[in-house]
Amino acid sequence: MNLILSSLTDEQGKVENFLSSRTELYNIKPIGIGTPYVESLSSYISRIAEDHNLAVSALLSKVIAPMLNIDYLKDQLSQGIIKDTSHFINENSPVTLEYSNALELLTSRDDLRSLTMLNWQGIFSKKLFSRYRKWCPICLNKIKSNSKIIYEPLIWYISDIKKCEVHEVVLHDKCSNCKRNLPFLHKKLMVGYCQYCGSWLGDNLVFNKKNLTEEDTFIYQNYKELLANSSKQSIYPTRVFISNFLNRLMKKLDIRSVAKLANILELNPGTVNSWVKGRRQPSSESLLKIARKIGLTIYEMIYDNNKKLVLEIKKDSYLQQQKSISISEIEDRLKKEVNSKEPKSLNRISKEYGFYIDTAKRNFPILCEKVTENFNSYKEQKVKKRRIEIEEKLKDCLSKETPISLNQFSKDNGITLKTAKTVSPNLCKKVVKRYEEYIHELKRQRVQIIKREIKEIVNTLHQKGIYPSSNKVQENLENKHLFRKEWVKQAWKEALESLGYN
DNA sequence: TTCCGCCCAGGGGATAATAC
DNA sequence: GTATTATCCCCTGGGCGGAA
Repeated sequence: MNLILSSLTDEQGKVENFLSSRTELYNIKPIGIGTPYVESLSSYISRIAEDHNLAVSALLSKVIAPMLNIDYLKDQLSQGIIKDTSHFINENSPVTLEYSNALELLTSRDDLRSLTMLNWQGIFSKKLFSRYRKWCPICLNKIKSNSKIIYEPLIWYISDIKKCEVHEVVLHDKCSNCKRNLPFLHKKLMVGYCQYCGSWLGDNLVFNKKNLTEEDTFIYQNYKELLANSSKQSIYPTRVFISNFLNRLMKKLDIRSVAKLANILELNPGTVNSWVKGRRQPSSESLLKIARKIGLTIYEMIYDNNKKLVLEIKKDSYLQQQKSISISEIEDRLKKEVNSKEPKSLNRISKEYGFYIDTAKRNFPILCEKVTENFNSYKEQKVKKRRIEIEEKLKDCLSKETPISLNQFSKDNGITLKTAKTVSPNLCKKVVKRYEEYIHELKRQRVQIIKREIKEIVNTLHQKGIYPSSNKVQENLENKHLFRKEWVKQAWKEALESLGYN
């Protein structure tokens, strides 16, 4: 008996052990791991939801949210608030880490961070990704026609990637049907489709074809290498990488000063210095510039220490010019620049002609002062001109028939909100106020239409001999959820009262 | 859900001060 | 004479709370 009991207990233990080791979600394999066209985490989430017959909203709020550790994220997601953090999902932020950790636990996979840029967080500062989904319609159609699993690769979402490498068309970022930008996460997210109107994203057959330039190809090469190798390394670069790399580079090339390095890289000395000392991180754009200049890719900069550098140092570079200019030549240059229609700063002139500011100031103090004075006044005029330009655009916006928000003005004209507000706070306030009034008016008109509609429905039902109950009226309304609003209930009551109902 | 206002962080460039 | 660094300014973009 004891033996039977013990064997039963053992069996039960095995079952419990089996049950406890099961994962909540199927272990679905991400597409393209180890290749440049690896799937994005948001695309994976969409596919996971579909395979489990779950809405993305339910997957996020009921399954993923409880696994998160960041409180505000957990709270927001449980309440169904997705948009606030959705643009971080595929990049290299703490939010990305939270999502990938949660999904790794839920699926029992250990490779989901490769669907994001988490492994390369040491070399990239922020702003690596676009804010919305981007896609190549031709690629999507090809995947669909070949009956392959539809997915959206991570590489499409990188800001520096503007075109499709295969079809050389500009990547789309707006649904061709509803004209909306599509955030990475949404309660109705579905790869290949618009989350708002449900349109197939390969439908737009108007393509903006632009051949890939040499620079585009280089950018592609860099990101493709990083994405393909994202899951293959055991060590990844940290925040000190760029500082260490530049110091190694200086040693290798026997460059003794940061200024010389900056000159070779054709970058600002102060900026390069801040990277060398580890005070700042270069942007992805600057990183690509450095890589291009020294003839390596970013991946080679990190992992291939012995690769030969192909440096193209311009023969007419600033340092080589410096030794040749005489005092009289400095005077000539300064005199020429004093009368220039486009004044330059003394700093720029000294760099262009290859002399030191101190030398010029010591020998020609009055000329130098005049140069600086001209430059400052030129700068002021330029700022003034820009101000007038922005003010004109704001006035133009105010004169248009349909008011737009200040945000829309900023997007349409490529002027940041801050700049617009600094230049003309009053005009900006007018734009905001006008738009507010416009929205109020639209709302007022909408309310009138709905009230009229309710009255008509009540009358029609009454004439047919049917009691116009709230349910009956709701059935006939276009928007079935309107009765949640107090003023709609009131309008219905008034309509009833006018017909003699109590 | 969208927009707005405010605050903050960080990158990049120009320049003056300082160090060697 | 030359190189480095501190500081300022400009710009962009994210975070957050509030209002509609």
